Amino acid sequence: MANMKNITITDVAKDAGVSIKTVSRVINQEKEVAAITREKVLKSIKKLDFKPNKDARGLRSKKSFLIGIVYDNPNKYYLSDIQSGALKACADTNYNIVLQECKYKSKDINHVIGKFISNAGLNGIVLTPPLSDNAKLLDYLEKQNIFVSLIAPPTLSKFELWASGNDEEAAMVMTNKIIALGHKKIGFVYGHKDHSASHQRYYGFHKALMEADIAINQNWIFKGDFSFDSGYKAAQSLFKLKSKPSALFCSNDSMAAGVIKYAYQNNKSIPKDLSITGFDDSMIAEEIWPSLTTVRQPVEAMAKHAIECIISKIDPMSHKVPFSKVFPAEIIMRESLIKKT
Amino acid sequence: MANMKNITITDVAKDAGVSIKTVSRVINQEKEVAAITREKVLKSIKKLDFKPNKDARGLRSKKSFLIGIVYDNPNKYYLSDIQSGALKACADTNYNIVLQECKYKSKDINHVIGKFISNAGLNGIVLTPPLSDNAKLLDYLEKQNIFVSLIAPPTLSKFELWASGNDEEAAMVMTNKIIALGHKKIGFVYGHKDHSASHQRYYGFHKALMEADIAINQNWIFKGDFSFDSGYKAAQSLFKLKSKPSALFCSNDSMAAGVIKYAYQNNKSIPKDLSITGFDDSMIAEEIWPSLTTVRQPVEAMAKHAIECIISKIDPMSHKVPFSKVFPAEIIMRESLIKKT
DNA sequence: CCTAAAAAAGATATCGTTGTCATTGTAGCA
DNA sequence: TGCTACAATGACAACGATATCTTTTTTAGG
Repeated sequence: MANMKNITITDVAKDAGVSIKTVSRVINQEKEVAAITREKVLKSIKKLDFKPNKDARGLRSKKSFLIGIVYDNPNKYYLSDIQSGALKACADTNYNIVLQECKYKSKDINHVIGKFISNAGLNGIVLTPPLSDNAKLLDYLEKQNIFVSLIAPPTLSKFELWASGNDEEAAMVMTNKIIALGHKKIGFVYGHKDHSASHQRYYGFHKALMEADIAINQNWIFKGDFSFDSGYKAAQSLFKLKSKPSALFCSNDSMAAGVIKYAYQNNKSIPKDLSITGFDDSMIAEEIWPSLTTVRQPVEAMAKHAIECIISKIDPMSHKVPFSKVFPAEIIMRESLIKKT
Repeated sequence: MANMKNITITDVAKDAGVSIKTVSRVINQEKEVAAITREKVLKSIKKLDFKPNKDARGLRSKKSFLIGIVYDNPNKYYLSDIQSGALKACADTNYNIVLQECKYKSKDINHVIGKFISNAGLNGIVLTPPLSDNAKLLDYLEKQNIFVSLIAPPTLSKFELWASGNDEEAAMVMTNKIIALGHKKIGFVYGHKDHSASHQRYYGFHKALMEADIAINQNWIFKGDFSFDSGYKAAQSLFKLKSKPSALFCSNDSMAAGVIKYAYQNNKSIPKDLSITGFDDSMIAEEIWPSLTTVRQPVEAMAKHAIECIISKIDPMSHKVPFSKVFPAEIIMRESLIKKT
């Protein structure tokens, strides 16, 4: 690590023979600068390799150009997609992404997030599910001096910035596909009960069955929590039943993988003995055998939007973006769902 | 978003009836403050809900408390583990993690990273592979005013802060396990040739075979690039051969999954027809069937260390940590590797 | 009880920008 | 030419902390 004198706006001003304010105007792209002056200044900036001091800027202008993302114990693929979208939104801007992990059940969650905000000096914050659904936290943030954007917000939210999928709709469409393939005995593996998406997925499933006049068999509704293990356990229960479903809607891909593993270990054949669908289109959906028929939410695009609408709020000059947006899901047909034999 | 007046150190000083410098001393835990004064100040801080302004602090003290992590298109599990370790290192400190993605092949990589550093005002930066192996970038960073810590550094590195696994050693141990199970015909799927870890894994494999007096069959060495697809393609070639290996060392788990998928699709039985080993112990290793025998590197611990040694450099008062550290790998035995039949 | 040294607390300069307001320069027009 | 706008530029304060240096208070030792 080299140690060198910092080049400041004053050095640039001297070199270019203008006042510091003019240099400031150039780096902030204010328009009231003569073209020729701008050139001179830009040349000096380049020559001296001047980089504005972020802290001085932030101190005076109150803009930190930092946006936080808070998450709790997410699916790793999900998190990765979120980040990827967030970083895309920041590319070619001066904004940067700061991370924080936070257990959504923790008692002092407000304190943790409050400290995060002030410690990092955030101007905006994005909450991912299930944190975006935590009423206590949302109440707290509303009173803070920060822009909040929610990914998958609760149905009735006071916040204006958010990006949402449509889990119920997607689950319904998926279920209809299953029905269309001739299945009448259809099971369901529930997601974590604290995530509102879990319930929405179930509503969609339920609604599709109702509309098709298929009764729901409570023995085929299995508890789960989005984990691989909970899928494995669901399969354990399922294969013990005398009367089994011919298709199983799993509320995410990890649980579907768990079901498949149990099936193999017990000499069942997937999808011949049991068709399976997942949800999320995570990486494993394609890598596992049979590959999973699943629902893809444009998570990356959602995260990108969540960030973009914050930037657009902070910086009124920037490209305008609608405050909230619903992102339609897509069904990905693969090998794990076949016609009822 | 509420808009409220900011509480400053001056407000606290007034409330507590002391000078601003004394307040500063308290928040910085300097020791020359009488216990009774400290109490008074802390009370006022709490009462007013004062939070020090990060930018003002940074401007004066040159400390931003921000550490960047740069990565290129990593395995998503890997990235997630890295982050998780980094965040653990930051918990209970004032440091925060800022993210940046960056193609390691990009021409203007130095410029991109330089902008990242100054834009975010970083005090430290962690490079993950393969960026930690990019000579041009390393040369550039050496001249910058920032602490650099490398995860999986090149063998001869001028940097003093790093955390490294031992790929060669691990690959050797893994190969010995394969040999110990009676396999003599052992294939290898190479990783991306631009990653030094790929070569180290091969050296380890090679060395183990040499020591066991087993000749290497070049037909059984397959090109790969760490992607699922490249594993799939390797399997395509492998199963076309007249003389096939009985075990296959894959340089990572994704490629192993690709091999398995191809095998299933073509009615081969894994591990009966072909034993397989992976590398990384990513999430899929456990979720796939058969689950993968693989090598686990303590990635999270490595990332934690990489951050900790930066903090320890920036802040000489903090808990001391060795500058560099090698983290031993662990072989995880699962179902995909069995005795030669 | 006095003094020297050390501990505690304070006054003020300073970090590098941007905001505010004042000043200068220039073009257009009667 | 002289005047008005308005564009271009500049001088200087301000942001909210920490650093440096000074002053005051406390402690210890004789």
